Amino acid sequence: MGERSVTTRERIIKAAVKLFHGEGIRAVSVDAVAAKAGVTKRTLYYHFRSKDNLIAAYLETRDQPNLVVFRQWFDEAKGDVADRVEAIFQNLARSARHPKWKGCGFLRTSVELINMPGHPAIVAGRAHKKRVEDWLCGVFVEAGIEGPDARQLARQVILLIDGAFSVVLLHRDPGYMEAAGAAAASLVRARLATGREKDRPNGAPTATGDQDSEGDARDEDA
Amino acid sequence: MGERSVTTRERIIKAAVKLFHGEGIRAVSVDAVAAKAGVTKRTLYYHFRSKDNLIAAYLETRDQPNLVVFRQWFDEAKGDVADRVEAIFQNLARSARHPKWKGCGFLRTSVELINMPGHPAIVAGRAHKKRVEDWLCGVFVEAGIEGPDARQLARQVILLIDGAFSVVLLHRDPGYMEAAGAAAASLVRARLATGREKDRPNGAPTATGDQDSEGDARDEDA
DNA sequence: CAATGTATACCGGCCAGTGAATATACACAA
DNA sequence: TTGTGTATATTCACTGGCCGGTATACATTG
Repeated sequence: MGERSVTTRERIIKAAVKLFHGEGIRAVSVDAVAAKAGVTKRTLYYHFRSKDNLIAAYLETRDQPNLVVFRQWFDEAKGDVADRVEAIFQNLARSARHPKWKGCGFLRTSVELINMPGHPAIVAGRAHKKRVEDWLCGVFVEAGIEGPDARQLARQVILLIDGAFSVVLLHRDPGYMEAAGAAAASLVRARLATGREKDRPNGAPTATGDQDSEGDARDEDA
Repeated sequence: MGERSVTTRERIIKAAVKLFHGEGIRAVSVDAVAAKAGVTKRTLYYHFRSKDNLIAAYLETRDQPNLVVFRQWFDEAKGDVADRVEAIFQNLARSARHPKWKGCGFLRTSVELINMPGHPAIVAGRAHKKRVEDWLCGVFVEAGIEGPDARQLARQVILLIDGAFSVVLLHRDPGYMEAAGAAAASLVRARLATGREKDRPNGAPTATGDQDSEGDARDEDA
């Protein structure tokens, strides 16, 4: 594995991210990715066994950054857990206002590959969503919510996030993102309230919150 | 327009519904639809100007039935508005347990045609979702919730429904559908409670509820 | 030289859409 | 009743193009 090969491989992945995320997996040909990467198709096939392989690489690239952005948005927000969760939606709404915003690549890929349940890209999508859910679950547990309730709540917030991705993509109206945020905050507060009856009067310890925003989660695009 | 032509046209649409919904729009060729309909491709192009046209026809076919099923599930459920809304999710969960369940055709089509915002199929999808939202909004207004609050609540329930469609399709776990139902019920109850302070003690008049279930909303498939 | 990486050129197959001709059905005249 | 015209409905055969993937050869570098 020479140094130069890594560069070429990364250039191909970068092109794949832009095109696959921007136009969809089935709408983009391998030739198009190769062209955008400034590489012959044969070179692309030297670095990736198949198009499916390249698709998986594209999503694996997005996993970590997406999760980091979520954490960042949560950490830098002010207020209690409910406020911080709602802040995620507000940031998502800001991203969605960019005309090139294309929703969630994991969700969209799972739709495009609906009849290939074992496809590595689907597996990657499931893992990513689970990772976000687990992080949220941990956040809620730290806020004093019982394990099973925290899990259920995390799932409900995930449902609202992914619902917002889908609905905003359809209607192109970020207002839905804010409605989802309000719903999430309401659910978190309700859960916090039921727990508070046997716990101390204040639900969550206030976290830090200093990092700068920007990152936008709108996945590449020129 | 002879009688026979209507039959052929309907046969083509029926085949299109099965294939497009079952495998996705881009994954299914016009030849495949024609073959499934027992018709030459040229005949198909006699009845539909283009594939895009056929896609639109497929979704227009699904609009009314889907809405009717939702209403039915709501009407035949017992309990208050929150219970009835939750019943929608329970029925959806039952549908999602069928192995051939493929989520929401409108949502999936909007993903597959992401860069064609004016496409008739996208327009049909928006209209359908709005219709469901408007119906829910009316339901909430009848239950005594103020106009703007009812609208917001309807949007939040839609977000949970569409989120559940997406997430269950990804994870293949109908448990998310039930979590979404619980979230929806919780949101409805919270809204009912805030209104009840100035209204009468009981939020919703109990509706009828007599028709038989079954219908499954899992869109065709052999 | 041998391993790695890149390029040209090509393949079989599928895909959306079409041209030209034909079959069917009904309207109306002889 | 038969014949003819016209609109509808359907078929076969085809095209130009793109698509995923490959055979082969050439370059660069240790």
